[in-house]
Amino acid sequence: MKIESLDLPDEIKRFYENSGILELYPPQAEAVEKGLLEGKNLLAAIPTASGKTLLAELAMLKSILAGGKALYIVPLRALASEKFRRFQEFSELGIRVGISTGDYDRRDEGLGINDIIVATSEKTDSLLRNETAWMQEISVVVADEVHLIDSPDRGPTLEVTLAKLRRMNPSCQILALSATVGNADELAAWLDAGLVLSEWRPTDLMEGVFFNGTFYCKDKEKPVYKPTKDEAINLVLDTIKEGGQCLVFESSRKNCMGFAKKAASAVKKTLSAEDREALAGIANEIMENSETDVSSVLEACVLSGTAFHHAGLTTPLRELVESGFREGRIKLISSTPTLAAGLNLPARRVVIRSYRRYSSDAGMQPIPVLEYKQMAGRAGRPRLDPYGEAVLLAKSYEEFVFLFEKYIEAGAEDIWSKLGTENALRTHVLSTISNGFARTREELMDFLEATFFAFQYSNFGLSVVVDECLNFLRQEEMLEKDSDALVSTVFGKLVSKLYIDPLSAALIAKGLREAGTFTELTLLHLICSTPDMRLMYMRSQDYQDINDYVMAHADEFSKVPNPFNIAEYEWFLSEVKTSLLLMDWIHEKPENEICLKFGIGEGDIHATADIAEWIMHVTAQLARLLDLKGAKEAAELEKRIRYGAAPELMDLLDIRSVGRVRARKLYEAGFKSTADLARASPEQVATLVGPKIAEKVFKQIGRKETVPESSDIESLEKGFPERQRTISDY
DNA sequence: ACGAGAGTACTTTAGACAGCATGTC
DNA sequence: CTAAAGTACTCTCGT
Repeated sequence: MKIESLDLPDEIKRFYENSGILELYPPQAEAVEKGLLEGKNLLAAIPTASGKTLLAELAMLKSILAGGKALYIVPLRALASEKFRRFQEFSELGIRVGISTGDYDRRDEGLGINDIIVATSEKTDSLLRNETAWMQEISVVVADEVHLIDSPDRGPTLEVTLAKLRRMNPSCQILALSATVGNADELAAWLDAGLVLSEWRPTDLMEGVFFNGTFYCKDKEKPVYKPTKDEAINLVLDTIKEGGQCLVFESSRKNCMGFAKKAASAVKKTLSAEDREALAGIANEIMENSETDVSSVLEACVLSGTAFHHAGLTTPLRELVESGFREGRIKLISSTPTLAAGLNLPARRVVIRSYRRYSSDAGMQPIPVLEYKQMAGRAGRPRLDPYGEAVLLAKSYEEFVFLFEKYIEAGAEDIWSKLGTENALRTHVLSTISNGFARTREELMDFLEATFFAFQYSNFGLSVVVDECLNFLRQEEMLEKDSDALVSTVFGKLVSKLYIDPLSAALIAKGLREAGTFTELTLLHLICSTPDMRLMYMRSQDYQDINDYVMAHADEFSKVPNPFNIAEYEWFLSEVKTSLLLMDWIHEKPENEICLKFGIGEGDIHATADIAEWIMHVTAQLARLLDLKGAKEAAELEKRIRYGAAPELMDLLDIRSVGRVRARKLYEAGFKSTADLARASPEQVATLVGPKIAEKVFKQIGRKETVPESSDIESLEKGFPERQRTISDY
């Protein structure tokens, strides 16, 4: 099917023809035949890189030029910015694109002027909770990676959000994009969608198992070049020899770094002079971005043409690795599953060195077929590689047979809704009521009828859990107690709006109510005891230290559990360990020191601080609303966590381009406040932070604006009742 | 006396969304 | 129902 023959305005056809796209891929053509351009709902369950994005674009553009608005929902921030950048190319068609994620965001109402909005599923949920007006104008919703409905922690949000969008806007077209799953037909039926099911790929994929020096595929086998005694390294060298690049998946960070190091010397020998020069440039940038032990290891690897990639790396470092690979300079990336689900980063050959992954309740388990397919699907760069190869490694004949049967010949698992637990449902019950989507239990059940859970299990299964949620929310005073109707309290509305788990909010309120005096530690531990926080693992060497610390600071914790209750005490120690990480951070311990002490990467510090900052913000807001002690302390800690700095630097940190390090330098030199700086000589300041920064500093302290107090509570009290919509409005 | 190699005990184990208001070194 | 791989350390044996 030709682009020219599609029912689209000429300008769109010309846009694609100019970029060299003249003809649709077979699955794309099938989607068009099934009503993609006529506003029909569709589920496309097709492999990565077989043109899902184009499908979405055609549907969105068609609808927008007819006066509509498109929402593109993704699971990852990184994916949101990738799509955002791509869709910005439509600006020549006069189409405006916006992005909304937790970290990168424009004002929500202002977002509404855009024709396409890219958002994460949680952000979409949050926009719905805040009753963002433009959401009613949406005419197409694209749900990318919709198989994530199966995920226990994030799937429920996705399905509830889709159900709400459809309820609010029944005429809206849904285009769901999914990896191949066992029950795609069931998912399609839930969405009232046509199904496009295909295994077609633009580049051939040879999947197979490597055993005894030979790569066995379904219908062929080939021997592999054998210069070293490590089979995985041989597979890498074999690929490089044929002019390709290699992606190796590992199941732990340690192994992932280990393999990149191990392969380095052999890969280095294959590099051209030109490669070496480019790699030296990348290595340089790495060192400019980070000065930890891990980044030095990465630098050494990159100089040899290898790299590793995992969530312990900061975003800039990850991006350097990704772009070095895309440019063909880095020949091998050894990665944890970070790269499997995320960005589009294809390679000639993918080697899955470890198909098992640890889970705390069942030990090492084979990964699901769906995850294997995501990794294998990275093999083969369209237009650059003649074919792609996905290789599993077997150590014995039994394993060889097992791998072949499980991953190559069998299909992917079915996906199952995970909405049916109190933990998953609690927050969505509250937000549904708080928004006016449901005013009675009947309306609530009626709404939940539209979820994938109800579709799969019938919503009878939800009834008991819903009552548990309602009881909890009433008991915690997030819902009015003595009303048969479902009415959220001001507290409940704030909890819903701040996007925190109601259980976290209840724990925070209780902690603030019961605490006598607050130290930094009290508040940090309070937020770490919340289910929204992500905790550090305890290593065997940690027990002694953390335990001693608990003994020394026992009076600063709201409650220390009995050490004989092993499970509970163990959990408590993890909370304390995480609190101590945050303590070091807000006391300006250097990043590398924190990494070594806690056995984590720089990326983990920032991720932990990011969540902590959010929950501390929530704590301050809740304390203010409920008139509890600690509001001021929490607000100060929120800011300290944002910058990772001690309290005496707070004034200096209001200056832009002054962070924890520069502020400390200025402070130690005697400039303890903006007022001190106003009296300082420019030369003095320039020697401390450099002339450019000094200039910026002086520009600002002349006209320093104070930030107005946040207005969450006021807007709730004033603005909400009359703005509140009910289900009958839709 | 020293070192290679086998055997053993111990340790560790992926990823990542959200609020708010704008720029770290 | 319920793990495995890497590593650090120890022991043994041969030179």
